[in-house]
Amino acid sequence: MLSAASSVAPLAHPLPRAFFARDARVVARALLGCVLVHECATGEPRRSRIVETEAYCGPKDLACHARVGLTKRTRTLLGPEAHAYVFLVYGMHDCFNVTCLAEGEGHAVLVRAGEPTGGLEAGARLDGPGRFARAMGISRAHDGHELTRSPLYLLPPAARPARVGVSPRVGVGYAGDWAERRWRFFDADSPCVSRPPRSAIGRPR
DNA sequence: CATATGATTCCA
DNA sequence: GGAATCATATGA
Repeated sequence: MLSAASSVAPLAHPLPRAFFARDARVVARALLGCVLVHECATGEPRRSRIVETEAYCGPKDLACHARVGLTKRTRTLLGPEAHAYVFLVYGMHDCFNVTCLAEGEGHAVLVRAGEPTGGLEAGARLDGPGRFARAMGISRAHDGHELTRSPLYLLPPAARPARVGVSPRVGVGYAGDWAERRWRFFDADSPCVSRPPRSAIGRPR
């Protein structure tokens, strides 16, 4: 027995940087079932199984923050892949995103919901991007963190979703035709998804 | 400098 | 249905 190695629990290898070096739509789907781990300063690591994501695809995508070009806010989004892009929305909620593809592309995946799998209070709710980030202890302080290493990283899926739902993204009605793209993905059998599936696109007149 | 606006959540 | 609440982006 390797006593030296056993003093530190061997963790599964985090998802490699190459995992994120793909189009956000591919990564968004691939992230379903993956486990996000946050090794907080105190307590056991917080873990959750990702069950809902959205893809944002660069400057051409009018729903994507990259549409405004390189600013202080979009610096991480337009930076290299495999980094945490965390921003404040509506003046009160932090949203956790994963940068994708490559530096300068502005691709990212928003994590919208998860199932608690460890280190979280019983009954913790991780449905909705604001709640997810808050429950996981993620804030703008994590913006720019490389996600391939401690304290915040992703693990391969223990259980991939049996059925993947697809729908338009939430809250991006201002983006015109881009709002109709079905770039939201979720585990159709998870009770922790932030809102019920929609087969039709809501079109307020 | 002033102001409009959200990748939301909670309450009435 | 509407408020809460503020960094960012944009225009004067």
